[in-house]
Amino acid sequence: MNSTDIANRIVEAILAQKLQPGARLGEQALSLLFDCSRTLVREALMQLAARGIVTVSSRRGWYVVQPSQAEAREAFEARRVIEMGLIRSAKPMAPAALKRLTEHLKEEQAALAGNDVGQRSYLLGDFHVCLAECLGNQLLADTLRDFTARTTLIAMLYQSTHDAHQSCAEHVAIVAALKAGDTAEAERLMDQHIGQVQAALNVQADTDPLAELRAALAPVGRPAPPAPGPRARKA
Amino acid sequence: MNSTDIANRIVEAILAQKLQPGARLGEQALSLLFDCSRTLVREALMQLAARGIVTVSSRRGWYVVQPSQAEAREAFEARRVIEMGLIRSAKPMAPAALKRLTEHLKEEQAALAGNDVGQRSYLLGDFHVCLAECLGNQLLADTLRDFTARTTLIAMLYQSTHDAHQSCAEHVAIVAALKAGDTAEAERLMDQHIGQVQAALNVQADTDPLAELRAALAPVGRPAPPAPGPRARKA
DNA sequence: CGCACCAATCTTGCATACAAGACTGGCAAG
DNA sequence: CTTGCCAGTCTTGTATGCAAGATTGGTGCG
Repeated sequence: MNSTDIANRIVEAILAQKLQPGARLGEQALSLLFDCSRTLVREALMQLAARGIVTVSSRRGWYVVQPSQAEAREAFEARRVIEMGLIRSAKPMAPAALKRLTEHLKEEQAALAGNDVGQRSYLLGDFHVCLAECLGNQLLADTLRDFTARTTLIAMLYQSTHDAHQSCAEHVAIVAALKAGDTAEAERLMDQHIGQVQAALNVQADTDPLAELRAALAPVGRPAPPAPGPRARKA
Repeated sequence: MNSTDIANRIVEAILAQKLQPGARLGEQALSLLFDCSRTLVREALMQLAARGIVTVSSRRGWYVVQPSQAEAREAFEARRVIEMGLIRSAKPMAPAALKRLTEHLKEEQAALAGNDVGQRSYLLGDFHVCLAECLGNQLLADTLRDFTARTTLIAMLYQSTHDAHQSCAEHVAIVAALKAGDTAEAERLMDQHIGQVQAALNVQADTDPLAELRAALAPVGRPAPPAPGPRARKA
C-alpha cells in the first residue's frame, strides 16, 4: 500500500460518488484506515492536490474540492474540447478497440439493471476515459479521468438531475456512430451528450450564494423556501 | 519556500531548457539547494510525479522524464487536440486578452533579439499557456503547461532543429487571425504550427536505440557517425 | 587477465517526534 | 443574554532518524 494506491482509492471513491465534495480527509483518519503512517497519506494527498482533486487549508485540514460555478464551467468546457477534438482527429478504430467499448456498454447496462449506484456512476464516467484510451491517447485519458472526477463532484454539488439511463443511451449512440465510421456524427453526439449532462445541473445558485445552505437547511418534507428577491435586503 | 514553490521552480527550469531529460534530481541535493529538509523536496517531487514530469526509480533516485517515441507522439497529439479545440470553440476575444497576447509576442521578439536561450524557450512555450488563459480556461491552461514541459523535454531529447524565429512568426500569424476574428484560419495555423514543431524532431531514433549515445559521443567538429545498418549485427 | 564476490557508500522509503497554528467550549464580565 | 477571553485539544507542517535496496569499487581467486 503505497501513496499512489491511496490516491487511486480516493479518486475511485469520488468517481463512485462515495465521497462528497467538501468531505474531510484527515491525515490521521486515513492513516488509521490504510494502516500506515501519516507520511504516506500526506504524499497521496499532495499528489491529489497537484491534480486539483483535493485542497488543503493551512493547519485546518484536507478536503475534497468544491468547484465553484466558474470552475464547473471550465471543467465541462475542457472535457468538451478534449473529447470532441479527440473524436474529430480519430483515425478509423481498430476492431479490438470497438470490442472493448462494446464490452464497456454492456457493463454499464448491467449496472443500470442493478442497484449499485456507485458502480453505475463509476462506469458512466469511465466510459469517457475508456474512449480516450481506445482512441490511442493514454495521456489524454489520464487527464480526462481527473476532469471526470471533477465533473462528478460538480454533479453532486449542484444536485444534478441527469438520468443515468439517458447517459447510457447516449454512450451507445456515440459508439454506434464510431462503429459506422461516422466521426462527424459521433462528434455531434458527444457535444450534445456533454451538453445534456451540463444542462442537468441546478444552477440557481449563481444569483443566490446561500442556495446551498438554504437547500441543506430546508425543513424536511417540504421544498426549500424560495430565495428572497434582491429587494429583500432593504426590507 | 514550500513544496509547491520547489515544484514550480523545477517546472520553470524544464521550460527554460535548464534541466535535461533524464537529469538526476537527488533529494539531498535539492534540500541543500533550497535550504530545507528532504521532506519538502520529496513532496514537491511527488507532485511532479503525479503530473508526469519526473519519475522515481525505487531506491535509485528521481529523474526528469525521458518521453519515449510513443509518449512524444501522444503529447503532441494531446496539445493539438486541446489547442485546436480551444480555438474552434472560442468566442470573440476581449480587447484586454488580445492586448495581453500582443504584449507576449513583443516579449518573445525581445528574447529572440537577446542571447538568453532559456528565456526564449520559456516564452515560446508560455505563449500556448497564455493563449489558453486568454481563451478563458485556466484548467486547460494549467494542463497545457504540463504538456508543454513535456514537449520541451521531447525537443531536447530528440534534438529538435526547429527555428525559434519561425515559431515566433507563426505565433504572430495566429494572433493576427484571432484579432481578425477568423477562428477557422487561426485553427488551421495552429495545426500547422504544432505540426512544424513536431516535424522538426529528429526521429531517426525509432530504428536506432543508440542514437542518443551516438550523438552525445560523436567526435566534435564532425557529424555523428551513421548508424550501422541492421546487417551490421551479423558482420 | 578476467570474473565473481563482498564491503562500503549512497539513496530512497517510511515512521515518528515535536512545533505551531486553528478551533472549541467554558467562564466570567458587562 | 451577549460578548470577549483563555485554556485545552485537534490538526497540519517540518525535521530527523533509521531501515533497506542499489550501486560501486576493490580484492582475491581461478
